[in-house]
Amino acid sequence: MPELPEVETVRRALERSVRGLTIGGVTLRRGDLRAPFPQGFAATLAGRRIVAVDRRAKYLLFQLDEGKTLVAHLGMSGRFSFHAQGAVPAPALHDHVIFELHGGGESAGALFYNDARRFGLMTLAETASLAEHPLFAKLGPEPFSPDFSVAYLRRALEARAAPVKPTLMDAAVVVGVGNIYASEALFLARIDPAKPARAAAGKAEALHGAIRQVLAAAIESGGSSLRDFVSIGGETGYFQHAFQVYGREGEPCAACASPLFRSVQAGRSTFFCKACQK
DNA sequence: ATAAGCCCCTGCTGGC
DNA sequence: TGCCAGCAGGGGCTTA
Repeated sequence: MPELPEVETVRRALERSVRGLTIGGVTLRRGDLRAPFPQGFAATLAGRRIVAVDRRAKYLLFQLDEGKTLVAHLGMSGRFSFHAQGAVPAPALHDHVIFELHGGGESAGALFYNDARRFGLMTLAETASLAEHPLFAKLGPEPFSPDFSVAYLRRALEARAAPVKPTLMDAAVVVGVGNIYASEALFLARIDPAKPARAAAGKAEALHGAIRQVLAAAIESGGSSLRDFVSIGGETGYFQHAFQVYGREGEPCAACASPLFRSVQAGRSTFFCKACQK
């Protein structure tokens, strides 16, 4: 159930657990997740060494030797868990992919991918042309990159008539801002989520800072709550992050104590303070 | 071109 | 206690 902070936390855990290991057998326990696994998926991966684990938007990128990248998206319910040799469990319900890994001595084991809802995705891509891949070609900047500047955000907001909240969630504008952090950032910037994006452009600087602040705080929080992700098999893959507005309908606003509201925008829940956010 | 709606799938919760 | 509607943090596709 990841937004960018959890994906980043998973990435860091994978770097520690599987970087440098070589993929042996790959077991597909079904033919598809959100989309079918590509032809030759397991055969292509067999024998490849994991050189690095990177991230673009909410996609995990397992950089492999020989120029290939394993692209993985967790969807809403996807989880990776690493199990050391000798402690590899029998496959359980919704364990869809199992990567056998071998490397230096004790580091061998198996990486499991579990995804109850199967909104996740795995595919293969050429590392050299990753940016042109259909999944990535139209993505906006990473929120912590220099490309995501105040001026850029202001221009993007000015160009849109849609409400500012779904605009923030549009990956063509900026990647990694999901439903929770869109609400959180708008609260922090004191912007009404229903306000047209172009009308919120005047608060671009505050919003830019708020987006970075909520994401950075969540990464820090996720990093600490997931420190033992690898050794305990991924069962703690949730944030214990204190949200200011998300999921707090009816509770008092942390700033003004008036009750928080819930609305629905583009089919998703929005939480906000009517008094603070204009 | 932008924007809204629909859909994929399973699990959990809350109300009756 | 059981049942069922509604909802869930993503995102791509279709429709207007």
